[in-house]
Amino acid sequence: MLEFAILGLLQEAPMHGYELRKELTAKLGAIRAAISYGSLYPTLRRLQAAGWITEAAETPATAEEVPALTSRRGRVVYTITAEGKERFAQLIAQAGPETYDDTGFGVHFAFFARTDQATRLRILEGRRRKIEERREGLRDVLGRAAERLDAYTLELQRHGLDACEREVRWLEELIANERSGRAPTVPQPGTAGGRRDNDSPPPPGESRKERP
Amino acid sequence: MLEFAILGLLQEAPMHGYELRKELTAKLGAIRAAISYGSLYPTLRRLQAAGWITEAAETPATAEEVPALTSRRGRVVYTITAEGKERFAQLIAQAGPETYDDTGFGVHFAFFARTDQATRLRILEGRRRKIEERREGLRDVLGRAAERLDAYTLELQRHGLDACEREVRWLEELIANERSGRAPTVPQPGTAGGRRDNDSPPPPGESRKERP
DNA sequence: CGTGCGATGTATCGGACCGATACATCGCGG
DNA sequence: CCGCGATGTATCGGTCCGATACATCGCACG
Repeated sequence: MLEFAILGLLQEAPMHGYELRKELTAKLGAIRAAISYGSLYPTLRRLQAAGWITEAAETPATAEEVPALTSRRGRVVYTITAEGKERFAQLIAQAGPETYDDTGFGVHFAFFARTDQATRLRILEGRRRKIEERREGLRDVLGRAAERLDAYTLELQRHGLDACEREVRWLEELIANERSGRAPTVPQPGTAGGRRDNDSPPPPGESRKERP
Repeated sequence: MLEFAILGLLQEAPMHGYELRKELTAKLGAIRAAISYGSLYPTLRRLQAAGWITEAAETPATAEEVPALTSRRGRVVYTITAEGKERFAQLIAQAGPETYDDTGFGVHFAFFARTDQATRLRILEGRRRKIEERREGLRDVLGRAAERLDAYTLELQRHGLDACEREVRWLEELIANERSGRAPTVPQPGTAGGRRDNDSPPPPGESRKERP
């Protein structure tokens, strides 16, 4: 999962570890708390060993002046390679059942702008099925086994069930939207129409400007 | 976390691994998918080594008859010890910040029937604070950094933000309920009053009948 | 003027947990 | 009688987390 996210992020721009973590946290804030360095650095090492990324000690801009002295432990900037981009594409194409658990789905969804429409649809539907199954499981427990459970546990299940139903509805809207052609944004029930037109449709491929 | 859950469950009745996993899955279904045996068995081993539980090969009821022959790989039944119960109580009392992340909170909540009211309140409030922080983070990203993110990522954040707001409200109700004395159940907006009286108030201590 | 503290930055280690896999028994329907 | 799905115990490799360590930089406060 981390591998996927890193490969995805580095396609926007080369970065060093700290920055990578911050971007990751911003992009996946809805999904998971914050990536630990205890995962990040080993993974970077792994990716580099595999040839998906390259590591380069930072050159001080116009270089040469201020040579050593305090030997400046420079930041290490990581850049994705051509093989890395290939790998990322391959990871998207595979998109198996692991992709449908909470974290896996979230991470993949966060990179939907780099995912083709057919795969987006496949992932959304896989996720929906998975959540529907969880929902059924919860309904069963709340129905059949209710008297075996204490009130707190039941309340927990109810809350979980509610979240499932809500997510299924969300996914339905996203799927409908996806099928109808464009725009990821779910129409907000409160806002009538709202201005929308020249903004959203991001047909696959590259998404954001590179260097400011 | 697993340690806590096992200790909690075994207080209801002795069980063998398979059963334990099923009960765990039922009780925590709203929180996490299903405990892996790859975690369960090593943890059981650990708990036994620490003396929190004891392990006993199943005795075939009236014993003795049908001695060996096919040597029957018996089920291993685990029973909690006095030290184990102490340990569980201690884990509840500690209830630190780790208790407020998604999984940690869920597991603790599932055993609220065995938790004293003061601790319940403390955990609920800690959780609320944590979710509020996450919510603020998401609002920030959706406000300040919105133009840097693609439409899918934004939609993900919106959905996450929504879930946060919803959970905060849920927690508010639980906290209010808790303060007002009794009954974990959040009053359902649809159902007026509903019958409720002699059923809910589970003042701490033991909760369910033991052997049917 | 220094000094301490919070942000930036890289890195490791032990431990928790997962997913795949292996293997054995039991009861039931075809 | 044979297979197959449920029951049941167990291990192995790998991912990821939390705590910890350490170094540099800029700035606010005494």
